[in-house]
Amino acid sequence: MRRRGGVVLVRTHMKFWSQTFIPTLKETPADAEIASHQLLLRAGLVRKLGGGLYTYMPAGLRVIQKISQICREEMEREGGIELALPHIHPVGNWQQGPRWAAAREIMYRADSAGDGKRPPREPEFVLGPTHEEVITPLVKHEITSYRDLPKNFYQITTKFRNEIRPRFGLMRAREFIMKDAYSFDATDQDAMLSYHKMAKAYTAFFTRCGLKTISVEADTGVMGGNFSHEFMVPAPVGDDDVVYCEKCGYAANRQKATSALGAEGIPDPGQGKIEEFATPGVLTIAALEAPPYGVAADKQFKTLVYMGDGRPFLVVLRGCDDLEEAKLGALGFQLWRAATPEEIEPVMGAKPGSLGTVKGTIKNSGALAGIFADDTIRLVGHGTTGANKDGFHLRDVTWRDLQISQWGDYRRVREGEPCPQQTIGHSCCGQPLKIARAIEVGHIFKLGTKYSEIFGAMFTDDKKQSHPMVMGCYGIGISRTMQAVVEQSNDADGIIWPWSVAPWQVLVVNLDPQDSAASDVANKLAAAAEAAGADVLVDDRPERPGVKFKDADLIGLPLRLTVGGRGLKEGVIEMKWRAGKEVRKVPLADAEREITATVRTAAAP
RNA sequence: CGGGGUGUAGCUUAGCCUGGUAGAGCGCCUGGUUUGGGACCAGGAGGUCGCAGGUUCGAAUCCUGUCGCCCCGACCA
Repeated sequence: MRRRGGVVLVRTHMKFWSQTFIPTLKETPADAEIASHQLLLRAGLVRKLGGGLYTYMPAGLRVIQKISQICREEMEREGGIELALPHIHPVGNWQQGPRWAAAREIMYRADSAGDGKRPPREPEFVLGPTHEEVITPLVKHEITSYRDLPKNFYQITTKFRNEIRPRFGLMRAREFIMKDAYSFDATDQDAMLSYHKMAKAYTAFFTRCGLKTISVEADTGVMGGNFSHEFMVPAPVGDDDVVYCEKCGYAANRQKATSALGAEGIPDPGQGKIEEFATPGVLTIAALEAPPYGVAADKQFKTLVYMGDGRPFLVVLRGCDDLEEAKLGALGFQLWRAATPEEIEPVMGAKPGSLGTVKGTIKNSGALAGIFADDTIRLVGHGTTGANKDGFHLRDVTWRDLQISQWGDYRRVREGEPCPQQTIGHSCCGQPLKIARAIEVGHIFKLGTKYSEIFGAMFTDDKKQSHPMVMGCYGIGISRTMQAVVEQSNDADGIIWPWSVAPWQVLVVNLDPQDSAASDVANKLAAAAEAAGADVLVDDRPERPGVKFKDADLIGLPLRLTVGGRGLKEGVIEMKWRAGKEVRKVPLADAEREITATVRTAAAP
């Protein structure tokens, strides 16, 4: 019994409010700050156990199940094959994989809690934060021939991540529900096809959930891989920044975004005269901007010291720019972090505040793993930088005077910079870029052969040659999607569920549940709505009308039917959309037919 | 992990500065009156003031430590 628009979980039976459990709250819980988090709690959809740990209450679980089912349908449509991988992983799988060092910190150990006497050892088991390290060995054993490719396996399961900072309810949780999929292809071309199929499935999925998303170029992060796109829901409470161009459609995650700033046509400044001058107590860009020095931030070379896999390296930016740390991922280090003053001084010869990379001034440049200069420092021309001598700077320095091992893009893009998009006939689009906050609800990666090579997931082609499979991986935050829908669809009174993911689609408010005539009408209308294909909740609680209407608005079911003594005297019931204002009186005689037609129309895609 | 906040009844909170019997609203229980947008009256139950030390005749209040939670940042679906 498939239905269009919505999905079928199990054969539906109308639910009576008094016989399920929807604990609504009149007041806003103190530890929820954003609208969606407050509404999830107030509407009785979730309850908190601890930071980033939530119970899905009966109504919330129904939403999760509906979103999951829509996801399942769209995955199957694009060839996905559902399975379920273990949550507990032998740590060896991760140690063998490419990102144990970087990922272990966010992973929960899952071995015995111990006898309390011995100190903790290395874990034997970990809880799965994602599953590349498990699916790839599985496929290695099970698939060996090109005849069995391509394959795309997916699952919808709980993931465990020791988030540095859980926040906003389900938005970033320690335990959350995710759909993850892994594609295996014989060729790069086929892998691109798999990638595009997933992009298509994602677009269809989010559209069906009633979410407006945009897809943006993204950083591949700890995942590695060739390239990736994120699916973002624009929202002020999101914790990602999307950089986009209104003219050409360029859109990228801030970690990945670039601009055309300093891209071309900058004259060679030649070498500077380089004069040392005293700057006692000047430790910041701002202090050097101030009188008596008056050096504008964009005329300063800023030198940052980082540690990459235990060795120091330098990044050179304009004084006015910020480093985009994620871009350091391109440098090839497994782990990197800002260096401490104690680590800096022996290498540079000075404390932070007087650092620079002018040739010959670095005390121990042999210790450095590299000096990485951002392309835009060419814009400085003749500028100022630290002398690697506490309390001294150098002026009239150009990039030609600096020691540099590699150029690249390391800076954070700012709003208003020119769009970098390449278009035919023009070197770049050039329109001012905009930046907006967004919630990341999905992410697709083309992984390449990184995992298949490490785990030996090989196949034999039709010429008896052995090759690593080309992989892709694809995630959707199911529980996060639920909250994103609420965040995007609510008003002062409560949630406004889209038809497709509403826990129930029709709410029959029986204002006089003690009255058998009213109850008969209410139950008949509910049965009609259900027969037409809706999930129906009947509010049969012995509450005052005000309470029932307030709760109805709060839990936000799309269509409300009201049955009460006042209407019945006139011979009418009332029909109202949660999203609208109009209350329509429907004569009793027409009610069942009207409801059937209305539900069928709403359920159509 | 760095910065900022906060912890008093199931929920929202007052009291803390200036130490002296812990208060309110919502919710809950009993009875009554109400009955189309979070009713009203009367009565009632419910708190070792996050925890542990300390100062003091006396600590929710002052001090120290610790834990939880919330927000900003780096990271993620």
